[in-house]
Amino acid sequence: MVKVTLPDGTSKHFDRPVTVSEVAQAIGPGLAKVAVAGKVDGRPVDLYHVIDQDVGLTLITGQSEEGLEIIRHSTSHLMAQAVKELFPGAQVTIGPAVENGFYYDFDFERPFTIDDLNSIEQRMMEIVERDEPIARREMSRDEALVLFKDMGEHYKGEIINSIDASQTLSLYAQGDFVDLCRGPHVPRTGYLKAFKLLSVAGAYWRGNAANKQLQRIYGTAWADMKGLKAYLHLLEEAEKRDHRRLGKELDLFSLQESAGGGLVFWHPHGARVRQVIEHYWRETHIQAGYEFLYTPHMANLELWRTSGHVDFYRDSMFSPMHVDEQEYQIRPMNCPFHILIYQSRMHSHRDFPIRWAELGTVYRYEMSGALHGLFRVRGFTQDDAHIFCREEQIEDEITGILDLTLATLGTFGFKEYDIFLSTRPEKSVGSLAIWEKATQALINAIKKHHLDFVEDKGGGAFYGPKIDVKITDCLGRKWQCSTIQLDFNLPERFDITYIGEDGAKHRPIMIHRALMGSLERFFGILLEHYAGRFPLWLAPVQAVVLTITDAHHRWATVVRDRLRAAGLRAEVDLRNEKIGYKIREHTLKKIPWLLVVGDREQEHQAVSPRDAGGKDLGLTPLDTLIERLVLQVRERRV
RNA sequence: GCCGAUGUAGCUCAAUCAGGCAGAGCAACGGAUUUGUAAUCCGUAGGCUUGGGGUUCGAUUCCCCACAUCGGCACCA
Repeated sequence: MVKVTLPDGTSKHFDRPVTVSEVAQAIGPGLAKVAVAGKVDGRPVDLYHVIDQDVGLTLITGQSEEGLEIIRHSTSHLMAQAVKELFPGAQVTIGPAVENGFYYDFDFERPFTIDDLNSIEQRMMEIVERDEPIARREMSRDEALVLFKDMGEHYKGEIINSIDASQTLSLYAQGDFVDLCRGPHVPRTGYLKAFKLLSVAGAYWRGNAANKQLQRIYGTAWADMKGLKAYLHLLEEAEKRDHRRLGKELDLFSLQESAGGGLVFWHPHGARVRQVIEHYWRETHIQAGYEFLYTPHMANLELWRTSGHVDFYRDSMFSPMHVDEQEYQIRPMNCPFHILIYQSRMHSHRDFPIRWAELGTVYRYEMSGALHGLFRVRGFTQDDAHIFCREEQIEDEITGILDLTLATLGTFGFKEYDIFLSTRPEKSVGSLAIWEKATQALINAIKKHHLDFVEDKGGGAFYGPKIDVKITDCLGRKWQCSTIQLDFNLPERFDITYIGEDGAKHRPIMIHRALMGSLERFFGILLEHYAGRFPLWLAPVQAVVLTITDAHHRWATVVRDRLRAAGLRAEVDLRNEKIGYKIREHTLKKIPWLLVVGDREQEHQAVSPRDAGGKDLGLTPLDTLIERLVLQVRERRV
């Protein structure tokens, strides 16, 4: 007698050992049809798994994340089988499920081409047609080693040798294809219905650049065609809101081949958005008690020796340049400069906290393959600040920074955060006591905001603990922008001090922090988040006045001037074109407000506004509209 | 940096496979049209085919190098 308890608390009784699949069948044929695997007492198993004692069982279907992961993993095996059938010389390595899909790495004598991808996909479908069973088999290490060696699969042997000896090895076979795998898998290839191969790329064996580069094929897989289609649609949507594409379409910025990679050119409209962001930044920082600095973009290399960057940051710095008999370094960071200003005079404990902010442009050497639009560049501007304070002030300062961070991110429309706290790594500077005290201060500050956080134990930099804040954009993607970093190292290296109440010299605490991180990157994130449709307060052009005929030029120009006088960014389109043409053009440019002006409007000192949603609001007095827009801008409505 | 792909007019793309005067749409410019909520018509101009080298009678096309971009990997205090 076998008793199987289901998640809802009910149980099924069988008078003989049963497979997971049979239990599913007993619950209902509908469930049996969609189940891809099961979980016996929390352990994932195949549908073929035999239950011979009392257990708890959960059936996994393609509807759940777990089920999808199994489908994706099985699809990666399906792909490997297809590759082996088509290219017997290819060696298989690893092929896991990843977010939204899977990949499999192969060692093959030549790179796979797009045509190969097509034929592999074709062959995958054939194997699905064959509906081959996928069978699990357990095996001893030695047997498995011999088996894979005979098959010429050397990477598998390497994997087996790296697996803990106490573990039983399981193999999955479908047709002639055998793979070392923990499983579980769907029971037959016929279960895999919705997949598509997406791309091929090089990837290092075991993720190590010193190892051989393999051929990685990426694909996506879903429980059904509906899921696949929805995902492919999402990919298209993401492509449409790609900031590189929008940057060009909306004429916001460019990267210039003749200037070199990773260097950003802000065009007038992009620059306007940036100015609005910077203006907001200045305003909030004044309110938060910051003062502003401007410092140079380069300095004597000796400074970077003192700071230690030459030792531990060299790989990210551009080569120094020779000036007179000296070497100069373009700056990868702003902090040493702020320290120099600190050092320019004596400081008392009464000066603290000192909060110095700078929109500091820095240049970092990024490897050519790492460059990516505005997200990864070689020159960028940080909304940087450094706080000098005493130990007792850390908690208040961090609290204040978190206030400012959340207010800033929220204003730009990001309301979902993930907070990470990184603590002391093995190799670190500063006393254990200060680390402990500071870390606790960070935790307290986070708790004051009633926020959850993930602790990355030992994940901090050697010179201090830190808090990172990740935001989630409207496509659910996460971006790290804000970082608050304590530094016990630089004050030491530069030997900066303050005079305490006791009249003696003490070492101040230094906090680095950036809220948006890099303005370039943040702008790119905003652009994708809003798909180029900036909220009114950020939009480079907030309204365009459109005339019906030449007869309305005068009133249209007055309207534009009145809008401008009210502080709005307005343009006028006097071209001799049909109104539909003008509407289309400015709609494509994602202008939030289009103000149509014809006889009626001119007569009534009015406009006919069309909002960002394409809605025609009808004849509206100009004053009413201006009031409305000004309010929206003032509130920074998103 | 590594693997692969790509680079043609301001933009989006043809022509490249198989070497033989480089094309289209949009944008720009000129003209006509004076128009009411997502494209009015006609015309004109626009190119060192990313840069450098090579093969060839002849190179956008084939080969080599560089640069940039794209997809990944690695990197990313």
